Amino acid sequence: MSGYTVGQLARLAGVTVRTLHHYDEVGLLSPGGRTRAGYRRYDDAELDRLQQILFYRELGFPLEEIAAILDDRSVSPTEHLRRQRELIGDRIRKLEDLAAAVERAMEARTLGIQLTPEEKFEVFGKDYQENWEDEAEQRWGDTDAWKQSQAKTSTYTKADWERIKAETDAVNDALVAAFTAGAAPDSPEAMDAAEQHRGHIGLNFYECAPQMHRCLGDMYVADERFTATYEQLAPGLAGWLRDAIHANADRQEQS
Amino acid sequence: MSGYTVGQLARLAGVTVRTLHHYDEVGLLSPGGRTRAGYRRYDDAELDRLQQILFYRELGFPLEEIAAILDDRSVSPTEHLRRQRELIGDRIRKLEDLAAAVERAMEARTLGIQLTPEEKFEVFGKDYQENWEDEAEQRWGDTDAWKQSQAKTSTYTKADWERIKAETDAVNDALVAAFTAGAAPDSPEAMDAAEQHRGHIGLNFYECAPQMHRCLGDMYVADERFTATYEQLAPGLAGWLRDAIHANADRQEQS
DNA sequence: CTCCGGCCTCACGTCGCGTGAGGGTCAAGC
DNA sequence: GCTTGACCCTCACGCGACGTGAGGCCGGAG
Repeated sequence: MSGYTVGQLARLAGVTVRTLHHYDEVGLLSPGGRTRAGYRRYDDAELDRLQQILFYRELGFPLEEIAAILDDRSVSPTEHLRRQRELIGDRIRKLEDLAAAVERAMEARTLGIQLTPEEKFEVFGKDYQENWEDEAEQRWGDTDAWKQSQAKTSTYTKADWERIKAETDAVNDALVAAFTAGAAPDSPEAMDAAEQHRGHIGLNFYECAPQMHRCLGDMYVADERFTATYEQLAPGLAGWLRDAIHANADRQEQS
Repeated sequence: MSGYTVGQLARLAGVTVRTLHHYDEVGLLSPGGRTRAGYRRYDDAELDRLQQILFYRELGFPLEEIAAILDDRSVSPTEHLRRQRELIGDRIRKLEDLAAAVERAMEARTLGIQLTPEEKFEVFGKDYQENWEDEAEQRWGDTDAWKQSQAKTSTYTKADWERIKAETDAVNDALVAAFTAGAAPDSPEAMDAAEQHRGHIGLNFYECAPQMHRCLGDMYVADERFTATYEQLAPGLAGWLRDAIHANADRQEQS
């Protein structure tokens, strides 16, 4: 029968032996039994329980409360999982608010605006999940403002469009050719194709220094929408292109 | 000249008086001065510092480390904000991993599948906050943005992508809302939405300075593959977004 | 039979405060 | 001028969730 010693379980779960001892002491997680020598023996049930414990701990619950939650027999395991998901969602939402506050702070900083003391701290004030409903109302309330659409046309004409499309296709063809030929991302052909790509952008859209080109390359693998377009041309192309762009950027900067 | 007593500052920041006393004791946040009677007097500088402290504390940093971080004069306030955003992103990512693990557990449960012990705990293994100094050095020591992005995106999981997709949707919703409401590209709403878009990229992919953002905006109208995604959301959105991005970039640089 | 790694039980230390105890301060109202 | 009540001060001990040894007992490999 599978059983674990403290050390084994600790390693598995990424906690210390002392932590397991502590959980035993406070009755949060007692071993299923002991060997004659007094060694703690944990088995699968305890392993599962420990997993649950760590979930709730990660979410900041005190051990005593965790014990209460887990020992509540009226809550099914599935229900636990649902709860955990919700709690994680709450926590993420709070962090996103924090991120938004940081964003505001940056904005205020670059604009030289002074935030009021209240504004500076309001994000810390919201305790856990108090006003979910108010927030939702506020968020959806704005929806009323969705009224009419009025399109502003792009500054590009259809002719420009056609030309750019043709050029883009040509550049992409070159990329695909080099890629499918098995050229390494740091091979001359790959770097040349990347440079062509850079030139295409610089010619048609905006100045694209190697450094900026790198960012673009990263975005091709990082932003799924863009990744998709390249992966459609050839599976693996997005990552390869990024590497090629980087190699080329390095080369360009060597001078 | 505005000054706060402990109680006032405590109420503002949503912490207890004792906490402020403690921060004074350990030298993390000392009042600007004292009254004759020995009352602590805090002013705006301390208020700002407290805000920073709470940010880092929220992210789980020990007080001593927070002091070290904040007292590092080689880090500009703007840099702090960037770091904080990074850290929040990390934290969110970790929680998403947790959520994914919960998801897997639910799935396994309904399917009656047994997960291996390793699978059960692997999500707890990554000590996201492990070693600030080393990581910070690795992450920010090299100013090249691409290394960040590479390190960041290579660790993305499916859950991350789901989150990013959700975030992207939210950002796009905001854009569509402003656009269909008839807001001009250089209206505050449009620029705010554009800034949100920029923040989204910065949080998830790589640092996206206004100049870089301009490039992206141009590409949205210039490259049909990317244009399509926006035109699908609302006809005319791509061009409008480009203009909004430019207007916002101009605004951001005005300082 | 002896190592060496792992296990055991105390038991004290740490971090970030909470929670009084005992006492001074200050603006308001009687 | 005096009281009242809210607020401030400084100790100082307590607590949760472990960390960190100290000192000693298994158990399998050589």
